[in-house]
Amino acid sequence: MEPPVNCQLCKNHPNSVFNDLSAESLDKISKLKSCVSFKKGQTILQEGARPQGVYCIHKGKLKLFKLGTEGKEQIMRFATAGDMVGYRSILSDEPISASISALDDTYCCYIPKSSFFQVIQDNPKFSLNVLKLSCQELGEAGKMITSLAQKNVKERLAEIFLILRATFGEDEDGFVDIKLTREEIANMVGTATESAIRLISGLRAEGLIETKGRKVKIIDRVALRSEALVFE
Amino acid sequence: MEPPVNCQLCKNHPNSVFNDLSAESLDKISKLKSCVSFKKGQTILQEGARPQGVYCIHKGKLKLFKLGTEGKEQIMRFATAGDMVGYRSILSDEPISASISALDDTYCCYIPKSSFFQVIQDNPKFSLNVLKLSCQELGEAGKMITSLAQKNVKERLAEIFLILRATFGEDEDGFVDIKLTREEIANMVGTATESAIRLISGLRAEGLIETKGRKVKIIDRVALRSEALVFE
DNA sequence: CGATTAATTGATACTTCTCAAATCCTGTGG
DNA sequence: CCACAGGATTTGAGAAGTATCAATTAATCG
Repeated sequence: MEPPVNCQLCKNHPNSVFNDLSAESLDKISKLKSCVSFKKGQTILQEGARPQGVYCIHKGKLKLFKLGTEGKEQIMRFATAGDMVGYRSILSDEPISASISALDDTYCCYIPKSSFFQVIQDNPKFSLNVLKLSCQELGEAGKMITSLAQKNVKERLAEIFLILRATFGEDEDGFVDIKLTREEIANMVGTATESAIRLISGLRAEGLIETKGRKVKIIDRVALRSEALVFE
Repeated sequence: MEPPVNCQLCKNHPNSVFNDLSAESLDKISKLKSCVSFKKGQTILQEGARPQGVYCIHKGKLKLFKLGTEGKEQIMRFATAGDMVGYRSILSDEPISASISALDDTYCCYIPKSSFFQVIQDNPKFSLNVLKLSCQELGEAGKMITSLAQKNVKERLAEIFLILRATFGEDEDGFVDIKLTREEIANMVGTATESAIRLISGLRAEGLIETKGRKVKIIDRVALRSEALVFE
């Protein structure tokens, strides 16, 4: 499923940060962008690199992670169809703060830096949208910081399952529509793989979730929210 | 030390995000802004509120924190002269994600939301600066997440002292120019107050830092960086 | 269908938290 | 300026939470 040549025809368009662009600007982007595809597991960018453009995901899923002590991954967030990655580095003029790799076979549109800046300058509304996006992500990061600092591993694990469901939705069988290894789950939660496994078993035993290989189904959302100390 | 009536005369101007504004826009802001002062310890905004403008600090220090489980504070960051707070909420159109209180007697300029948006729209360069600022903060937040997830308490504590020195500088005696209670330090590091105290004693015993009441002096910066696992 | 990687479980060690008690310090009122 | 009350800091002991290492079983991919 290659992305269309023109961004106006893109099915992700309504959900993306590009949705307020004028037809004219979209045409401009369409002409300047290129398409790139990544195989499952492939690295798109390495932490510390200087990306020369932003990627807009057309199909597939990416994970963004930092390498911490002893090469352990800390997964910062995921990105899926319609999401844009790489913009933080470009706009702050800093090296990229997280590595990006593909969880699935993924197609992206690649918009070179110069075109991206041009569109920002020509479209105050788009500029404001990007600003809004980065501020929202800043809010999410803040929540993550508080969780890591104050919740225990089981609470964070429960929280992550809720976040995953909100991010990726459910498949036809009611499972959260993402496959992650236990290690990746641990790397989101910020714990050891074995600890994550034990606590997943715990949540399963309590009937809050069900698992089938690398798929997770949320059985008792209310109890899971309570376990995660989510009150909103 | 009240802020000047006109922003062009503000001593913080060169370091602030406003530094690229045209004289004309600065005049406009100067006319629309108002001055507010806060006593030490006073709360400026509460988490969940909807600020109606942004604050630019003229003098003093603020702390931004979220309340986690059982009312425990998680300090997200500090802000000092020249820094702007409240913009994240306004730009993302979300409730404010952290409470803000004054660590010192503080003077701020208050720029109403509408004026702030107007200046953003009139000044692409300023808009880009704000964008850059939020992306930089996003990078900082990412580092904090990795630290919390992967470093132990002693490593994070060492890191915090380095961050404090970089943020607040040193006074005439070489102490980091900020007074924080042990509890506040613990609330930055994400640990119990008693744990922070024990580890501070440890760093002191190892000769990496010196303390005098609520002031801290960094004695062996290199060793402290190594303790904090900071490599850059 | 192997070979390799992932998941699970157990045992143990280490880190961190909590509670309690003692001492110290700071800001305030006289 | 000094004494004092109340909060802050410090230390100890024990409990709880997590990590680590090792061994086994299960799942996945070519």
